[in-house]
Amino acid sequence: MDKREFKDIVYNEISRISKAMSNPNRLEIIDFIANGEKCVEDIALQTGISIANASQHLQTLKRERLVKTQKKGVYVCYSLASNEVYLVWKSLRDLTLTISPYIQDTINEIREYNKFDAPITLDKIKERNDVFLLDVRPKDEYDKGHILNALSLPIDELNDRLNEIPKDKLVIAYCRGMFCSIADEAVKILHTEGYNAKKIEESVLDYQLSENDK
Amino acid sequence: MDKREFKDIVYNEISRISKAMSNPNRLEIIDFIANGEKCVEDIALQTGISIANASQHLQTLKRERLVKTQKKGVYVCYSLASNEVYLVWKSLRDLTLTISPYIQDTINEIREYNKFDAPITLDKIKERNDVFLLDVRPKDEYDKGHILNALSLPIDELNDRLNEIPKDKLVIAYCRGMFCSIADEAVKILHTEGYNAKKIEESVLDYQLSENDK
DNA sequence: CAATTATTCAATAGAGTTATTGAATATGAT
DNA sequence: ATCATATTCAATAACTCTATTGAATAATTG
Repeated sequence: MDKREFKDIVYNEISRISKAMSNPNRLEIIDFIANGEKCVEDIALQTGISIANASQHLQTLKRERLVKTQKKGVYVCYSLASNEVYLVWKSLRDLTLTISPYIQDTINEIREYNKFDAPITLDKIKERNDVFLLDVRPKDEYDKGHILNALSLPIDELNDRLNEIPKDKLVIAYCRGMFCSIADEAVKILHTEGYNAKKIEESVLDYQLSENDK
Repeated sequence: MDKREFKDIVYNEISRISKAMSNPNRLEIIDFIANGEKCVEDIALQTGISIANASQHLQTLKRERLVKTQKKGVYVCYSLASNEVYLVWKSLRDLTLTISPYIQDTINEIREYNKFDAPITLDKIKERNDVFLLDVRPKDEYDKGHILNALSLPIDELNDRLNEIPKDKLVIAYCRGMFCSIADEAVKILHTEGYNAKKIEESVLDYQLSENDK
């Protein structure tokens, strides 16, 4: 095997992985199942595509070993094959946020339209002990992994369980990450109830991976 | 703009960047110009594709803002737009190395065939003071950035400048990274000349980015 | 200004990607 | 076993990507 053959194989193999990640639906699937394993129908519902189409995208991800499956009765549950998959997604996301004016404009537009506060970052609240962390995702996602000391309070139960939230603290809500709107909704509810509330944009995996670096 | 519209824009925008990086030739171009700006012809020669084809790939990268250009007389020099671009490439490369058996087999095969020693890592030689670091890339790439304390000794000049290398140290050669063979050739020459030599697989940007994290 | 060289543009054919449709398969419940 | 449900498979049409070709443009040299 000469140099050229070797390089052809190597760059081709890496591009296969990149191709598997270069479709908007598949990126959304990766971002979604990073919160815990999901069955095909859930994934189809979340991303707004047909089940057959979701299945097809999942096959593509599986063929390239980016996701793994676990059969649970009649359901097939898909989850990320490893944290490295999320790391690629994260670096891609962060790069796009810095180089695409269109994505920046879109995010600013939606923030202004909804009159959202600028989100706070996890780093800034770490040393403070006057904050109360809220995981507003569904309970099963919390169980698969959550930020240290966060309370699981799924958005659907928020109105009924407000008594669990201290009025004298800064309430910090988080959800599936920066493109998920659940924490925004939670903050909206909390504001109308008189709480001092903000969201962070980090997902659980963003948090766990930054903890790993230390 | 509703949630779905927002997500469609965001994931679509990120997939555009991913698409721009999901072609073997373009990945090789990114890996290559990470060592310093290069003109279209150099890039075509390095990757073994036609000039028109290289130009077309470079347009694609430029359209997505992954590379920047600088006109130098009749030449157009392309370089990476930012280190974040390299970070995506690096995470993609590292992921593929862990999940693709084919790429692992290919690398092992070429190592066995050439009877290469297992490469040493930069971390392991950092504290040692009995090593002598050699940058065997062309001089202009060394000038654009190199590993601290390395001597620039382009592979073409190696045979004529052996007197600059101390016989009593472990000689460590590096080149453009793990898919580049220049350091392998250098080690081969050094072995026949009686030196104790090894290569490291890190590129200059791998080194600089790992230094940044500290 | 004409010639030379580096790069880009435009058109195109062949290959690959994607959403849709409806059928096929597989699991668990009745 | 039969039925309902979850998932996958297969075929397809519309669309996109890529390498090639040769022409066009732009900067430099004689």
